[in-house]
Amino acid sequence: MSNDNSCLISKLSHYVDLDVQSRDSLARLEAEEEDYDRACEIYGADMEGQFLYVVKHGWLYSYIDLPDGRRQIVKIHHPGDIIGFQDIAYHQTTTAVRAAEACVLCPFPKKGLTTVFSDCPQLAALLFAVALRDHTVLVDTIRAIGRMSAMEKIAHMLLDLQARLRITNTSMTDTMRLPLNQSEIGDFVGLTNVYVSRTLMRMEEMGLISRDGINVTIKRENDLARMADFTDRYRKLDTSWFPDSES
Amino acid sequence: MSNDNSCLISKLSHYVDLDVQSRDSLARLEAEEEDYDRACEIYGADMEGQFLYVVKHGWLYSYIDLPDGRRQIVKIHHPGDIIGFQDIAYHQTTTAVRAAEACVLCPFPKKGLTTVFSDCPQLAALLFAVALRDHTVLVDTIRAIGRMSAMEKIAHMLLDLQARLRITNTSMTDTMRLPLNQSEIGDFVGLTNVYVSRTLMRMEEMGLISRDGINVTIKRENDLARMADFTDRYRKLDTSWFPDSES
DNA sequence: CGCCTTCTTGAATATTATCAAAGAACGTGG
DNA sequence: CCACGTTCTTTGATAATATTCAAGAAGGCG
Repeated sequence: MSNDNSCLISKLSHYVDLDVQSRDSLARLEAEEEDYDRACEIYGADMEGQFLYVVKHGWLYSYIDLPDGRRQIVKIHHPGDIIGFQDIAYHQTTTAVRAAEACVLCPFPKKGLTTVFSDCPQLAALLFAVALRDHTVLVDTIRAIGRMSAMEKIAHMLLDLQARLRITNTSMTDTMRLPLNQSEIGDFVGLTNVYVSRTLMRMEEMGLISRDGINVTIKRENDLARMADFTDRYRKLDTSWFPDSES
Repeated sequence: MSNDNSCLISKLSHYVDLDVQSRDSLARLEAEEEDYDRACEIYGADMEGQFLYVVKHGWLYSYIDLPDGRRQIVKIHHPGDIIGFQDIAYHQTTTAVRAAEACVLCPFPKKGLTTVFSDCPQLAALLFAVALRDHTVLVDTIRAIGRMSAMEKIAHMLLDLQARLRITNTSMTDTMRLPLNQSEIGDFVGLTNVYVSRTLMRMEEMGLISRDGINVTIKRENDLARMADFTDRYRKLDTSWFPDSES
């Protein structure tokens, strides 16, 4: 089983050197592959969720609808992410997941994690730490949505996405592909698509960013970081409390 | 060591019957006690956080400031909660914590968790599950803050607090003590203190709630739940994947 | 009783949403 | 490779929601 090209493994390896057993356990999760079209709903909310998914290609997002049609996007999933991990403490899914573009997923049963937890304490600790990291990221998002202006919210979102992509792609430039339309951006930061458009225009006029089709360039990262009071939560984790890994 | 009166143990026992070893491990975390005054800052953000705290009495909250003084309250802590748990994956604290009223805390060093993780797999799994539960609660909060009107946000907050208090206090009435001023409520749901006041008045006129000093009565819970599309995330967790606990 | 904090209320303002329509981009099939 | 339909983005005008500033009322505490 070759696991050299697994984004999941390379993403997790950013934090600790995984032992062979851990790498094998992870590779097993990526045994199956499935293709999904853009805008396809992978699963809905409040479903019996027996499956998790490793993202192989493409972006997706988790969201929750309100009864009247309003929608909140909660997390954007990139290659190497595990979708559904947050829901393992519940019998049913708490969010729905949709493909932001055509993508490839590796589904695996919820039970597949049991062996990880029992056989690979180091990996279990890492997955735990990543879950806590995602919690902190969510806290930063709450702060942005609850207390920031439209432009600050969008600045925060762009910097957050960039920081995440930098984990696996260390040679990243200041330009990234952003396969989300403005309604989706709005649903993520709590604005309407119209106001997202106006705000992006304004940011472009101010020279903070530039856009070219699906690509966004962050031109004045420091200024954006200052206005969003941004902290990179992805780069480093405290792994000192992990079991038996001195690496 | 008697652990009959520990709110931490009774709160966690709501989900699984803890074995003796787990109960002892938890009791050890509550060995020390410290008193704090109202409005006292327990710790700040970005501090070296070697200590966690079990709440023994009183309410507190975690928050983050923005550089210009705006503030977002992220979580309200009740007796039986563990403060600082979310930060163990980082070297520094990611939020600050303040006492909403006079309170009693049991501080213990971050390392105190290591023995829990290594000696009590069942308890480790439960703490993990509770962390995931809190993640889901945060997702619901994001949805409320990002996509709901002022009244819906406040409805959501009240129902969330009530659901949490019901875990330990099963005989709870529809009235609860709410030791938060309107600025704090506003900082929690993303509104100004002024608009919180207006909205609470309106909710009272509509007969949704009533207030008497520090106490709030939820008079039309079903209507509030419908407007906030509320789901109780506290009552039940999926514990089937826990190690060796058939209880 | 008096001080301090919190809550309420009013008026003016700012920000964002809504509605509507036109323009741009994009993919598909001929 | 072009025409067409569709989706996405931009722009304008108007409306709703929440904020800000300010001042007075209520309540708790020494």
